[in-house]
Amino acid sequence: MSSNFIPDIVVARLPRYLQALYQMEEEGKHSTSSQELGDRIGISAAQIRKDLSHFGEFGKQGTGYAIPYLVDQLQIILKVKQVWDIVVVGTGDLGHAIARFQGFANRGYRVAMVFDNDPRKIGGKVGQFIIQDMQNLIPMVQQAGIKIAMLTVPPAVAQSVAENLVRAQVCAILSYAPVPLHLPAHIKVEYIDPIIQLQHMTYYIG
Amino acid sequence: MSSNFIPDIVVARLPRYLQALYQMEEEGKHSTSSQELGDRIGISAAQIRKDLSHFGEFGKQGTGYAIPYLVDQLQIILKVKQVWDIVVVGTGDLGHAIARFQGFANRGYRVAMVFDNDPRKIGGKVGQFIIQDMQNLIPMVQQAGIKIAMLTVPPAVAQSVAENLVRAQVCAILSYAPVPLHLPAHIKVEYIDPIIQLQHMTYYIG
DNA sequence: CATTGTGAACGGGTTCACAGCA
DNA sequence: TGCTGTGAACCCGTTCACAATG
Repeated sequence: MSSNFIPDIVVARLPRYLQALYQMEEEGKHSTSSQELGDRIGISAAQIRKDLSHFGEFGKQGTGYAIPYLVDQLQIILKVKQVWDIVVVGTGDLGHAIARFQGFANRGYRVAMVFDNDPRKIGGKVGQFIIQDMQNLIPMVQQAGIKIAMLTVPPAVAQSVAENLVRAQVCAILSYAPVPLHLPAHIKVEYIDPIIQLQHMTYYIG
Repeated sequence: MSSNFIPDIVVARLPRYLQALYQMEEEGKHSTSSQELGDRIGISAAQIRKDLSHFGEFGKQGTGYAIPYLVDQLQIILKVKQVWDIVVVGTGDLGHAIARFQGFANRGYRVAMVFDNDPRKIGGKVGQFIIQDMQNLIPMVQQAGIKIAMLTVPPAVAQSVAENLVRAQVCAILSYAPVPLHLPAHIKVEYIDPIIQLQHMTYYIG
């Protein structure tokens, strides 16, 4: 039963389901059950069935889920049957790693442009990309219609760069800068910060 | 009022509070309120007060919180007044970026060792570290008493490398490999996977 | 008077348990 | 028989609202 509003926390779990299903496909499996899938990612079977039920009925009683079909449906739900262009801003070590990362292929994304503001870097290459001047970010990103950005600039400039991305019509930002961004409510922002996660874990050590 | 069990989700927010407080310190601020702190990170003031109340009474009515004191208390709670050694396993682009990352300083962590299994890399340097042979991982990590690992190896070997880390007495693993790890319950595992987060965001785009 | 700490009320996500179906 | 989809029960985290206090 697909209803109107779906809790964000449910949406957040779908990519994990998809990730585990990709893994099963690579292992040559053709079907699975909520139980098996749940064991793999440490989530209860009931949780998975309930989550999926928000979007439709994808399984068969007694049989479970056909993996290719469920993968397909999740790809549609998450809008990753298309390929999204990504702009990477900041070409430090992390920006390099992202620009050269091979794992976006077949997952719905591809890096399309890379920017930096360092004159010594602009015009140089990172992976297959020529580093563009950040001064041209707004027109170039807007022109290209890029909707997703990954941010690997120093924390001191993260907010202002993010604001420029918003001006360029980007609507989702994945930020590696360890500062909270303040942007219009319709912009989706997520953070990757290893220190936050390490501190979370060390609470439990010792 | 500090009680025995504290919800994991509360613990997970503490590093974000600490992060925002560091930022305030850099701005020269000496005190703050639950309201101001909450505005900064997008959390309600009541939530912050309730979270902190699990661990003690750190504020003053009418005044708010003294930033240096609250920082100090959070550092104690999260056990980051000490410096934790980290072992990095895998020296691809991402391993490089982590090994050279300057942001661990003053946050409670420091990279102490770097491993890879590629003979062409072993003995070479990444940042200031000599790349060690993964065959020696268990004795060396155990000998050094390292409790925290960051994992940047290919997904196909992530599970077996993680098991070796557990054998080496590591008890917290921050994995960048896009596969769920199956380890003993007492091991803390967290994941960083940009694809998961991108897919979460693209659900809402369009 | 601003702001904390907190019991109580609330709300929503998770689990339960079972009907239904292959 | 095995497993899904789902309403209902449950549980737990969040918000509310206010007494307490510098």
